[in-house]
Amino acid sequence: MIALVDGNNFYVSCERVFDPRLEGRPVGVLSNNDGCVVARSNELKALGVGMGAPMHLLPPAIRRQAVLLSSNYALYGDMSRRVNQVLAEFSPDVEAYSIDESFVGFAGFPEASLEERCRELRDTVRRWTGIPVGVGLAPTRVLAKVANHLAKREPAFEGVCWLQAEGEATRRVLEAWPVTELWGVARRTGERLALMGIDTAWQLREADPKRIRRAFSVVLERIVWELRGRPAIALDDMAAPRQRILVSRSFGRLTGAFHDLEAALRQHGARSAEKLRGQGSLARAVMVFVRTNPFIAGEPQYRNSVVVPLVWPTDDSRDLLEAARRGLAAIFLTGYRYQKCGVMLLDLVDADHRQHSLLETAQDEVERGRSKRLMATVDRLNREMGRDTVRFGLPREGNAWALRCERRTSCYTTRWDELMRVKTG
DNA sequence: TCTGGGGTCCTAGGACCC
DNA sequence: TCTGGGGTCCTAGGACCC
Repeated sequence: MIALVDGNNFYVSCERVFDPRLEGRPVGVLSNNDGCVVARSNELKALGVGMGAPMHLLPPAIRRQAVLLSSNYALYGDMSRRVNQVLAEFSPDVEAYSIDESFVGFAGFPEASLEERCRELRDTVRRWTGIPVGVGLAPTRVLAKVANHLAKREPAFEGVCWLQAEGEATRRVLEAWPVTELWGVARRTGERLALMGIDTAWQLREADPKRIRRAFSVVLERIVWELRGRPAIALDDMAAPRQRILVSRSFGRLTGAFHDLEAALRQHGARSAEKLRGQGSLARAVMVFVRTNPFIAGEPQYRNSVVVPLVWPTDDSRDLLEAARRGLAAIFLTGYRYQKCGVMLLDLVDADHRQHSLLETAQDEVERGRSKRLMATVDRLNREMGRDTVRFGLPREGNAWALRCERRTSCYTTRWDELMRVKTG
């Protein structure tokens, strides 16, 4: 059996832990740049605000009534870590799937007491972290997802729902479950399934797996098996190093200036290099992309990207930034107002298994040792003294690309200075 | 004025090899 | 004159997730 533990309206719940005045009120958390609503309290959902609703399209009445906060990822990340620490008390097998969801494996635990154990887990998370969670228990991940939704939606379950693979109850649930609400089935696949007369989870479960595989893919076939109670989806090891590293941001306001994009890419490049070193990898190529805002009708549109190969695999910020700058120079055009740019590190290899080149000299070896020490120092300073203590190139005043986040709450759990600000302010 | 950011896996098709 | 059959590797793009 496997449980899916999922924080209710996670970002909102994190905010409420530190500001109880938000309890019972419509609360929303916004994406970067305060662009759209990415988390909603039940009260805000009840007002009809959808997931991803653009902030500037919200009716004025709702804006007056609701508390809308900028996102505070330092806080959510730390709360997420705490929740997972509690889960680890209940099973050695905890897989953090996303910032607000974890799978907890209960293989080998006696089934008779599992539901009780899950209730205790839920209460403990609430007591120790302040975060309310829902728990869905089932033989497979796809069914655990369904059970988790039920646990949250139906008050009768009191936050914990156990869904068996067989039985009349399961059949009734799946017959009423639109196929597009399953984990792994979205609109496109849903449209094609509808053409085959498959609209509900139950119909998909009863479909011939081989036929599904032929018509779609092995991915959908696995979902059929999972619906039948046979585990077919393994989770990627979350500890495994990433295969690509992407850092990108929308600008605070549009800009057509090369130096704005250059400065933004320097920041994104430095951040991506930090992530690269954090997982012990080297990159063999850097991809740079730029684009205008596709939502503005009548505005000339442009988007482009370029891959810049690196001569040797590297994790030195200076090499990566130089490659990013060359990439930008190759695709930048004047006459457009840009809205976003980003850097992706590609073709990553393990730093410990670096292939040595025949062309390398002793001097290269010395240079690499120097680079390694410098980067380690940069990372340590930024980690211990705060992000951007050391950076590459000077920031400009009033830069166009700086994020807007005017409604951010304090980093209560990770910064003493901001905790004090609450008490005195 | 204003619409997020960061990932994964799979498949098809081309290039190349014997 | 005859013009196979199988394999690998790589890349771009689609679909999906939170």
